[in-house]
Amino acid sequence: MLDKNSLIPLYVQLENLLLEMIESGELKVGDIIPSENELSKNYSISRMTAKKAIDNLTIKGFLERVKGKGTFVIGKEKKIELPLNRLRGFTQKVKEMGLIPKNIVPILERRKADKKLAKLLGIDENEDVWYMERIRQIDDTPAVFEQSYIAISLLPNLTRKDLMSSKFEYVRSQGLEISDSDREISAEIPDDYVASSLHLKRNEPILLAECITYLKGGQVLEYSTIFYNQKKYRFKLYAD
Amino acid sequence: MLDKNSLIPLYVQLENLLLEMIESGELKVGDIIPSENELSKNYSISRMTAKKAIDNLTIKGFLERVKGKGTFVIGKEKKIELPLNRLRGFTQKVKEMGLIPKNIVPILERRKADKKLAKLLGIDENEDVWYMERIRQIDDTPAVFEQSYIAISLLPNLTRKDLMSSKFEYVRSQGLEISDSDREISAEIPDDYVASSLHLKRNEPILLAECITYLKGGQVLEYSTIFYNQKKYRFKLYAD
DNA sequence: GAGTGGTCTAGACCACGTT
DNA sequence: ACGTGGTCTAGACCACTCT
Repeated sequence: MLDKNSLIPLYVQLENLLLEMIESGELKVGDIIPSENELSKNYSISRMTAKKAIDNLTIKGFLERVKGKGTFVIGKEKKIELPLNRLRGFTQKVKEMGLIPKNIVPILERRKADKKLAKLLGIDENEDVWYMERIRQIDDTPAVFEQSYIAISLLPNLTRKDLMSSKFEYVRSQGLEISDSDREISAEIPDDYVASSLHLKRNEPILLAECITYLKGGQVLEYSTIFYNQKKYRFKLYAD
Repeated sequence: MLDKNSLIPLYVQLENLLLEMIESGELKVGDIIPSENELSKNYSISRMTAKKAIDNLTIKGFLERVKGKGTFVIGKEKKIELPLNRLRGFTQKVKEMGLIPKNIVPILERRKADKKLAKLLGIDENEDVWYMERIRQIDDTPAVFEQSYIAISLLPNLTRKDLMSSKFEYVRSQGLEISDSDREISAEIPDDYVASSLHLKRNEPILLAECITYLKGGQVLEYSTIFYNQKKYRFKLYAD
């Protein structure tokens, strides 16, 4: 039961109580949990307080809410492993697993580089750049969402079609060779646009990489922000 | 102004409005934003609705709430860069920057390996293992929180003092050589214990690495979960 | 139509920090 | 004493799903 005189907020007490039920196996993966109305009645708290507890466990990845149906315990088994520190081989690795990769390119457009972007790409301010967005899907489930800038002078003939197959191969076909990439990794709550691109709900944490990718010789090819859908995939890394 | 008949919830409208103020420079880093009471009066919404908008922008890293004082716009400049895919050199890198590293070891205790842990470490179930927690601080600000398991048979004489200096060096002094580490990286909302260990508030997203560290020769040395405080530090990676 | 979660209101009391 | 954010209540209306 909950202690109304405790220093610990009621919604935190309820969170912990539900967590215990999950860890003890009383609530199993796939189970529906008591509704907000049931919880508020059973524990003599208001519905808003019960809702706050459930909301918190939802953003922590233990529960999933489905409108009109209820709230369910979800598992943390994400089947497919993808590398975080490899530039190539995404498509190939997916195919090896017998799955179908697909790239969607919602946007490919010309923009002018602002000061910050020009500095990152090693070009002049107001120089033309490509801005592109790409969603990498596996069996129609979005895995990765990329937003990327590349100097137009480097790839003057880029088309959406080139991005729908292998960007790596296209760059090579233009006589350039991708070398490596510096990345900053962080955990973020994405904005609504990114969240919907990856079919995620509001307030779900997500992996973000900000990348500078270099050509052989050290020239900057592209600046990109990459969002990873960890709801369905595991992202692996090798350290030494 | 807000549109009460819109399909977009009022708190989302207010979120976007506050974000525009931040991006336009109307609200600058360090500024206090209008209080919940002011917002609810100015936009003719209830205080709970204003609060929800502010709460969401807080977990997204744009605002910081201070009890008794108000809500402030925070910057995203995190000064110190730390590597995500390097096993050694943390202490040295910090010292190079003229900062003082310190390791706190709240827990070092014997436990029995359960089935899952035994399999990960390549030992028998119920064999003795060390369980240790370590907080790596830089100038008294927690940067990394580690929870780790090591078979006692590998390091029978381990003490808290050994962990307060360099774990890497201690392992070497025992005639073992650390080789590399497989890591799974994810974005999580930490539980209250981890959050308070890193001096973070509830519901702030955090980087998590689950690691298997190997000795030269391929034997498993340790299984660890490492939490990174991205509030104060940037975590970098190199991809090729 | 009944139940669910999503949003919203208009109050209330509290702990905290500033004045 | 006052204003702040933190919690909590007891209602309300809505859109959605299932039957």
